[in-house]
Amino acid sequence: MEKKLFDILKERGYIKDLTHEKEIIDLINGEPMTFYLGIDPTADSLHIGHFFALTLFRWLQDFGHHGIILIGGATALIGDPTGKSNMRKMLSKEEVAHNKKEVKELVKRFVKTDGDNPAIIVDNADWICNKTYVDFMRDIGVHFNVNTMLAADCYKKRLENGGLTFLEMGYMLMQAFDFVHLNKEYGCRLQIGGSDQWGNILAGADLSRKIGYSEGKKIDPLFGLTCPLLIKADGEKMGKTATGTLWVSRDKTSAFDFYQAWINSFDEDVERSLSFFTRMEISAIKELCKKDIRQAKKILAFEVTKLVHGEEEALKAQKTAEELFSNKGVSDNMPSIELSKNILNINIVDLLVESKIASSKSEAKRLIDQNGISINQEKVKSSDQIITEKNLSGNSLIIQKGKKVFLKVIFI
RNA sequence: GGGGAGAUAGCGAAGUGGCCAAACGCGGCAGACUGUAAAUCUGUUCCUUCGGGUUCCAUGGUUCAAAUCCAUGUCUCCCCA
Repeated sequence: MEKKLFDILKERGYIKDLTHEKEIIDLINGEPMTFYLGIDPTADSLHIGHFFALTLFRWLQDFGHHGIILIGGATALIGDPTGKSNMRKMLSKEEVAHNKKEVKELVKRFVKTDGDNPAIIVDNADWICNKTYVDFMRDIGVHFNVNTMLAADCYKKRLENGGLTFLEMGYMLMQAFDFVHLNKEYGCRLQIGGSDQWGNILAGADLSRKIGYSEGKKIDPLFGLTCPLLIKADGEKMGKTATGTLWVSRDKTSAFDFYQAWINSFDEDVERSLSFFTRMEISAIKELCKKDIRQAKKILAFEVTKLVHGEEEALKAQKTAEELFSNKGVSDNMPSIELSKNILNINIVDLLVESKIASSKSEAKRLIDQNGISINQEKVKSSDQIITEKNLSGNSLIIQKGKKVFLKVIFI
């Protein structure tokens, strides 16, 4: 007999908290229902946390449930204070509009938006922005008790760190209203999200119940489900590469960097990552990790890169990585930069700065002093070295910084 | 509105006239060891034409000399209303 969806999700570690355990299990295992996931377009790309939530979305979708992706065009203008120690910078309307577009495109890559059972993409600006302040306060605000809100765990950090503006307090009301709205319009019963969204999700479920009560109607309760936050074995949030944030976007993080980030996972994290980001059987994952952790990392890196950047790019990244690390430190597809031929006869220190390997000359010298720089596999011994045509093979040379950063400099 | 405390490097935090480019911890980077992992140990962490230059919220001032003293401003926190 086939496994029930809920058991699969549970087994793979997707479930952190549930508002109503029994009902949700029945809902998820039962007939197709409608659920939603909210994403605030606060940046013009998705980070790994969004990506993770989207994989859960996809599971539900693949089992026949109808998904709604809510792009928080309105909520992004406010900013979610949850878990933040400081108020974040307010985004301009133009920024949000731009981000919305980008995020929408990305989302389409990971969830089905056409064919059978396509996901619907909506924007909460459509129903929040045209509501007047007084109406919003009278309809929604009346149901929120500030005392309760302040006691909530998700605001604690902010309160300890000096307080919360009225603007941000409104955030929770808006998200709660979203849930109620989607319930009314689409019959949406379940909201999914990261565990940091627990408070906001609960607020939505509560709001629905309170509105129903005040209108004297009996309303089916709304449910919430959260997945755990992606935390690495050292307790840090997942999502860093050698060069910055691990963005799930082709132009912001290259396929190679993306692949490398997964290869460099902690051993302890590989099993969980595989269960989240691939569809391998749990038993197979366990066995693989036990038997050959490095092979497991390779599979992980390849599969996830394939998902985000496509198979071709993933293959390239894998090949590049193997060539770079396993033997020669050279590869056709390695990260590269083009510089003018005219700068040849350049001092090594300047070259490092020009190629952005080092951010200042001081840093470049430091790296050389510490034996951290190689040119074409040879350690650079002196910061006086001059790079001339003789150092090139063809029209390029390869700089290595530390163990993991490779850059091919092409002179044109 | 009244009273109090404070603003120092990516972060936390010392320093209250010269010995301060600024202790210490975290984080980052590099080296050794490894498996492109972790742990551990070592070095390093403003810029530089290597002469020096520019820093301790901002602007002025005092002084031979200011992160440190004074004035004004900006911001933050705490207590009271």
